[in-house]
Amino acid sequence: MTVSIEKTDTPEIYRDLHQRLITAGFTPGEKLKAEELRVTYGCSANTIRDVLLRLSTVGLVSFEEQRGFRAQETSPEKRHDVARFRILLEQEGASLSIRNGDIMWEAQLSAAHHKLSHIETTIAKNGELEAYLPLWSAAEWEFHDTLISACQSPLLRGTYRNIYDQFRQQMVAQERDFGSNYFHAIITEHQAILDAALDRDEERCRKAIHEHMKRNFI
Amino acid sequence: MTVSIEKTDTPEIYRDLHQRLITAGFTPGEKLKAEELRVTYGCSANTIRDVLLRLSTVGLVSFEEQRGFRAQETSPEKRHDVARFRILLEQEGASLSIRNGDIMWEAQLSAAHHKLSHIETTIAKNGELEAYLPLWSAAEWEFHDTLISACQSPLLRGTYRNIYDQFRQQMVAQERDFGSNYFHAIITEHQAILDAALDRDEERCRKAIHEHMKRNFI
DNA sequence: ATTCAATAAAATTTCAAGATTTTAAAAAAA
DNA sequence: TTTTTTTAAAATCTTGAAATTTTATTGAAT
Repeated sequence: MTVSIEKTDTPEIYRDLHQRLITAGFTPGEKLKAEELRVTYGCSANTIRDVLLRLSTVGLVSFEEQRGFRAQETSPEKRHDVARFRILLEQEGASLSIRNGDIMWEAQLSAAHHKLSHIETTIAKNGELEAYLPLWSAAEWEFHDTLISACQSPLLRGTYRNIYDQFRQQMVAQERDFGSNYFHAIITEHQAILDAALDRDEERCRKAIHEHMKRNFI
Repeated sequence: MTVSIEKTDTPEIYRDLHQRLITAGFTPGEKLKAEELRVTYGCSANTIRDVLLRLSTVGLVSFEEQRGFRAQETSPEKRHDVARFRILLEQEGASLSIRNGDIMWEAQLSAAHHKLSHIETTIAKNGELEAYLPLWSAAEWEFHDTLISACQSPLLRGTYRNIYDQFRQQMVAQERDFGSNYFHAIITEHQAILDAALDRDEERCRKAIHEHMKRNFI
């Protein structure tokens, strides 16, 4: 399923490959051949190499010297690791935000949740997942990122971004339910996180975050 | 101070630049010109680009599209951030290791500490820092890495590795004491971490880790 | 039949030069 | 003098091809 694309430059190639990697656009462990991708994107092999090197630094692509690049492998162990680490970072980020966040943070979090909740309710009702998936993806990210946005640690926030993407990559690979049951469940979970955060209750927020992610432990 | 080096291949160039970056081999924020380094290492500009891209993914080099590479900038804020994040990761890794580690872990940690302690005592006595620095660097890393090695989370351990390196980079840039006072202090601190870990006392270990790093908050 | 070695094919990595973009310097205008 | 525009220099990025390494295939030997 190699779709040919017209003259894209490096940042676009990066974005496109990034997107494909976190939406099951490649089979986990699939070899990413520079020559093949070169044709797809209409650029030189070196440009592809450039992009793949960057994607390997954020963990979406695995790289071995002289053996090229592969879409990151998935495994129960990896999913477990990614889920646990994401919980750790999000709990810590949320705690710090609860301590440091001002009214603006509350407002932004509220707004992000409102958007997310609206989309999730629509999906839960109508079930047209396909159509809403890109919208939902963006909104889900925005909510979680806003939650930790007042932590005052660029490193924590940046690391969380990488782990969140790896989480997505691992989880979409192992397709599960994703029916309307799933969306009903996460609506409640997101609400619990929001409530605890706005109540400035660190412990409850940590628990809510754990609840939200525990289905990914297997 | 550009020293010409004979025909080094990529992994070696990576190691060498990595080493220089975490030992104040470049002024923070200094431009890393591909052409200059190309001459130094006797390779093509593309090989240098390759290496710098990888170093930027681990945070030692900053990279801006079309504007090239720079040795990571330093600032009190960055140091603070890196120190806090390192504490978080090491505390969490140590806690998990205390819970999961077996006898082998205890033995390895003991051994790592023994080596480190021997080197630090020597430096505290003789004061010949220069001669022992590479030895001490390796031993310090081995101790801290072993401490978290039983955490059973490759992601946590890998992230810690990056942050530890960034910590080094930030701290050596801001040269402080490093006299025999300093080494007397950290001997005690490392001992406290070891004791708490072997006693399987998570809380005490967390405190000891915090104590060890708090001088870097400013 | 299975293992090992030799060969061929494919893929990755390196190279050097050309194209593009950014940065610095000089000249012109306000 | 300060700001803006123009020009020149420098650096980055891309390209296509050569060199190296890995992987797959074939044939020989145990």
